[in-house]
Amino acid sequence: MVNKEIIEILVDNDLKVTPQRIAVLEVLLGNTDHPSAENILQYMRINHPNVPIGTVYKILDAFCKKGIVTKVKTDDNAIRFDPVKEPHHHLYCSESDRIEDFYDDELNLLLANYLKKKKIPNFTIESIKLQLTGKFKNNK
Amino acid sequence: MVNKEIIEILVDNDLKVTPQRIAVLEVLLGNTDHPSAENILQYMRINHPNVPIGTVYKILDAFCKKGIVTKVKTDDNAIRFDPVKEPHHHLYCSESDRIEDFYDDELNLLLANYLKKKKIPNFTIESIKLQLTGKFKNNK
DNA sequence: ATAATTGCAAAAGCTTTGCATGGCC
DNA sequence: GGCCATGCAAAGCTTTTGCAATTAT
Repeated sequence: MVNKEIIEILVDNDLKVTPQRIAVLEVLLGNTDHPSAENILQYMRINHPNVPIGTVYKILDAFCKKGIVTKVKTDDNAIRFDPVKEPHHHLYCSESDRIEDFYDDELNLLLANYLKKKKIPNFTIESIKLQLTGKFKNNK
Repeated sequence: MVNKEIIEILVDNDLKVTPQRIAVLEVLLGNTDHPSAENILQYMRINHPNVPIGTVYKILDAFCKKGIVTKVKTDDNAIRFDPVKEPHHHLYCSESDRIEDFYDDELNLLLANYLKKKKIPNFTIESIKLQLTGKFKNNK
């Protein structure tokens, strides 16, 4: 039984509903670990073996263009993906490639107000994201 | 005439002083555009043709380990480098790969105070950096 | 029907690695 | 002289691309 919500997202974005796209979206919406394309493929294999990695990249590219997912900025060579949700920030582990979401509405407000008041010359802000690097205590 | 300061940085970090390392450091300290390894090579070619890209990568790796430079987080597949300086943030162009530094001590203080007061569960912060994405008005 | 998506495979980046040579201390 | 860095070339990984076959609308 396929999630109605997932199909709705695809339809709303003028994307044809294919099993491969549903599978990729399921993985993205069901995980908060900011998977790489390869990670997504591994998650998918349970129900969808035989999907080529090239297809996953094409699907992710289509999702990015529609704004369904965004690329997470990292300093290593594998691109990581994040389904777009409410505004949030990222906690980066300094010892591994772990990335967690961090929600804080008070902080969002604080930053938005500060940056509205104190404009940056020659730059129009579209997105404000905090990159907090450090150590997690629970090594999940 | 070689910059004394550059040699000092190498010596202070227990790195042998070689022409290649001097050249890479010169590029990094002389540019604020967060170059990729390939960019660095291009800048170097003026005075140092024939340095292989592999050597540049090895040098950058050594500099990272010593903390002389840091990798800049991006969402494309080329790693970019930044010589470590005072705490600062990054302005990312949403239409190109341009990245500029953004200094704001008042903002640093605001963030540090807020995050000191409002601790994040299971996470110890080592670095606070803003990723501001948007549009530059001057297309340098 | 037809336009878009998938599958496959090749190619194109970017980065890393191994080993012999050469250079710094 | 000993050890480390460089140069060169190959290999590794991630991502992109082209095209024919397939599928959704």
